[in-house]
Amino acid sequence: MKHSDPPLKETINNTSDTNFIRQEIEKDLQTNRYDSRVHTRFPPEPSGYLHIGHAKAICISFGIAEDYGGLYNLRFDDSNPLTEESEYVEAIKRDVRWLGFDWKDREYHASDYFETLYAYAVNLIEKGKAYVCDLTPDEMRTYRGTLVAPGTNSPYRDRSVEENLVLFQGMRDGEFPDGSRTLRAKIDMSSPNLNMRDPVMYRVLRAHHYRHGDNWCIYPTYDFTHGQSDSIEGITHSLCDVNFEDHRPLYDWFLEALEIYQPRQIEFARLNLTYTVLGKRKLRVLVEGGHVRGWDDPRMPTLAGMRRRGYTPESIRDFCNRIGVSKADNLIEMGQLEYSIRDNLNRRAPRVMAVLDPVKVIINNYPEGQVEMFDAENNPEDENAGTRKIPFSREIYIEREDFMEDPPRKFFRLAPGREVRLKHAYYIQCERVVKDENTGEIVEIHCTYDPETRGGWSEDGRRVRGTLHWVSTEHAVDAEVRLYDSLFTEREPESAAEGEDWIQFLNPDSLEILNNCKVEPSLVDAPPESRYQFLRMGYFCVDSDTTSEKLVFNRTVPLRDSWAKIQRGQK
RNA sequence: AGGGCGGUGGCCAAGCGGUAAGGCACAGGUCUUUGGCACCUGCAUGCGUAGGUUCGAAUCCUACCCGCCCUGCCA
Repeated sequence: MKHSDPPLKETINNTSDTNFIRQEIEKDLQTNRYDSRVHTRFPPEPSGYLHIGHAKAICISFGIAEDYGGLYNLRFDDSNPLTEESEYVEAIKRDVRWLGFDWKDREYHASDYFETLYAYAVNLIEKGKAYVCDLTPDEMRTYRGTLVAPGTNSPYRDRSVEENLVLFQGMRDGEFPDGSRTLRAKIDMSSPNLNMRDPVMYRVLRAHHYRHGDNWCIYPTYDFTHGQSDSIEGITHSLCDVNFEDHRPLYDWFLEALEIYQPRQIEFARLNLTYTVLGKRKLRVLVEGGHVRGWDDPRMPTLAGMRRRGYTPESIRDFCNRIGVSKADNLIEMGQLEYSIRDNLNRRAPRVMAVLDPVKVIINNYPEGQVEMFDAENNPEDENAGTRKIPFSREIYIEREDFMEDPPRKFFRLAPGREVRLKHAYYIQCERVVKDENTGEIVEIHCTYDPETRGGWSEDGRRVRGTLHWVSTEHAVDAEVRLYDSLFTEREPESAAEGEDWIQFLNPDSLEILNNCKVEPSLVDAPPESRYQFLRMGYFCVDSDTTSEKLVFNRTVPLRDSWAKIQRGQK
């Protein structure tokens, strides 16, 4: 029988083509419910920076629109002037663009619909479906009832249409103090769904809106803004997180009462990640409490932080595709994210040599003053990546952890009498070590090299188990390297036991700064955000703190380390 | 406790009455001038629990258990 090649394995590594939202959309497409259109939107409130959870939402909404040949809008949900700022609008646009999505000219602001929304409100008043209420916030809470007890009708519920019209106009005209009156939808105070117990549509609030200044002193609530904004923009599928499931009946009620075009809201589970917190309020606490350096601190799960850390937009989109979409609560392991960034960087990051914790190696039989230039491949995963020259000389630095005086089993690196390969250079053998008289710390390792192994090969078939990275001392460039560990020590910091504060689970060792690192000279002018693989050490990204005086790198993620695993097993 | 939504291997997630996809993680192994990458192998007689319907159930029915969300004039 003829030998045949193994069958090609179909590698489908995501489930984005089969999630329940897509199934619903396909049904709508088949029944022609929305005229065969698919039009989605991503509606952030400009009150903070986008995080990886938003990336999931963006990938779902925009990704679906792209895949079905539809359109997607970027809409700022800015109906609360108290929390919103232009700075955030710009940051959000930067991050969405960075992720690789282009909303073209479809940038909208819910606040631009304020006039229309006001007219909608008047329309509901005229239909007898909305009324001005004078209850105070406390009273309103009491009248609302509880989860198990029905509410009570407001004493202002039966005001006449005429009176409501006059009062609502008065609200807009600034005749009433903040918080003194609201416009409410007249629905059902005994509904088991609390959102339907005459929800507030408008509040009196004298606050400066970042976009409309002091033009308004009444502002519509989320519930009276969102569905109508979707309707106005011709959205077909309004995708949001499960938090809004209970709001869907209200979303539908307003659109039906208004008798305007009605999109469909579909909810999915929001993302949770181990060893971090997601959610704007909490991230804000970290920033304002000084627990991190800012929204773009490389430890933050914000897109700005991840960008600075060295994450690529491709890796984030890959991650979002891999985790799938469902309605079940989830807690995705960091390892999943790390897999996506390693996979992406493996293919695109140029390899360079950098010694983070240097110890000097002197090659005694190498001619003093001699310098050789070796060719080093830039990326074994990319044949088009080419090569670069790296200088070699009599004195080099190697990683301190790559030498052990008394090596355990399976240690393949340098040790007394042992021979190892210096990547791209020569085989060297350790002859002796010099220690500091006082501390006992190794300060020099003396070796000899084999001139017959130039480039790292030998003709005699001799095998060496270890290959070390190195940097020539006289050519080395100094650098600062920042290593990151998880922001929290708990897998699920937000599930802090009662009475405990999640902030106490912050990892005191989430940042480690290495000041004495030596990198190969090709990196002198590496620009911020450029990414590299430091051979055998991990993926690193030039930080924006870099100056012409000092290079600063962030470790994006370490390489997988099976030696560390062996060591753990030996203990 | 009223309502809503969920419960498939350590973490995600397909499955839509015909006999448990895939990914991450993990464990072995091959290869290797990165202890990286790649490649190979293994990893749920089981789908919250208990009954029932059926030739056949993760999929249908009944009851129960567990988890999350909802009592802002936030979104």
